[in-house]
Amino acid sequence: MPHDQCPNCAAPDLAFAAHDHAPCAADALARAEAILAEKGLRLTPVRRRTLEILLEGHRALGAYDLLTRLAAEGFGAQPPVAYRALDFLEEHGLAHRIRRLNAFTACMHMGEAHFAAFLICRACHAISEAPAAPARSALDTAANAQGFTIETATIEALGLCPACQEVPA
Amino acid sequence: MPHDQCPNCAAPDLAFAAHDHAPCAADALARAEAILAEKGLRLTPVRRRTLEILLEGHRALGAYDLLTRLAAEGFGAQPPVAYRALDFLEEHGLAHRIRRLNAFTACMHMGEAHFAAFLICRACHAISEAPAAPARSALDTAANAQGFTIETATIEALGLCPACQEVPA
DNA sequence: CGTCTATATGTTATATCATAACAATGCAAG
DNA sequence: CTTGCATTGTTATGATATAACATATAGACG
Repeated sequence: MPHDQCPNCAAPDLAFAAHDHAPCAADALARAEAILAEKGLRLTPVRRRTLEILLEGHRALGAYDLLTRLAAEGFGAQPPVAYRALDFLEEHGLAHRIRRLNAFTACMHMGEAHFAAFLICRACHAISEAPAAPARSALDTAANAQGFTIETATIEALGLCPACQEVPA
Repeated sequence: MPHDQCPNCAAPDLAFAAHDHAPCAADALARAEAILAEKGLRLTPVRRRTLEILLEGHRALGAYDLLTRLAAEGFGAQPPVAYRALDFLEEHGLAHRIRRLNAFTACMHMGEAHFAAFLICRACHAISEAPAAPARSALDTAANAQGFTIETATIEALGLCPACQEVPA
């Protein structure tokens, strides 16, 4: 299964595991550049910086938090600046919207065809992408039973990551 | 499987099928009354009216749309009036929040333990609840592989209902 | 029957998230 | 070099949601 390997870190999905994050982020950025180059699309300064900021951690960032960062660095200070960069990244598979949080997170499987499910830790707010193909096909089955055709699905789970389970409230 | 039967309509889940909706809504309301009575909770006028409005159709309604309706009928005209009623209904399993739409819909399986997935038709905006237990257990498996414990999951699919598939754009 | 208490309703005010519409800039093909 | 289109920026507004506090009412209980 392609999802056993994290393409960025050459290890299993490890948002929840301690890991050397610098190469994790750097590789994702390089991968993004390659993907966009191939499609003839431009990773402009705002877009690149947006992606870098999202890649700072395995968490989700709200559009206005991002905007604050961008504005502080000399980019435009109005909401569309942030939303446009985020929409662009999402549209090309470099970032995902986390609907539960009204926020965005960098994609950890750029360039792979994947149905992602998101695991959101309610304690430390870390987010991991989990392989959702099995869940998705179960969902397709349920939808077919009603004659419904799924075009896109949102699968998000809230709970506790391994580290936070060990530290009870 | 409990989900083969729609408890309200005594038929398979039929949000997408033509059906006599009056008893569908009336039964759901009666069921809600029973559930709340058993828990010693009150279906006050705003709450009851909110549920009735949600039950008018198999679709989702935004909090402000609901608020407009409530205000026109003499209830309070401020957002908390709508949000409180909706939160109450959701908390007790009588309604669901559809995150994709920032809106709410009446629960079609009140009182049953169920993991619901929502099928949202992007053309006619009808919403159906589908049995999500298989998808949920696939998701649990994926989460376990990362040591993550799921507490609540959101599963929503966007696509075309049977009727709208037959009428191409 | 009163009165106390918890629940519920209502209000004002504000926070948070998102997009429409238009102006200005800049890159890139011809 | 200029025309066209993508990109960035702005102003303005719309849409969703909650905090904090005031008032009212149902039910429990003496």
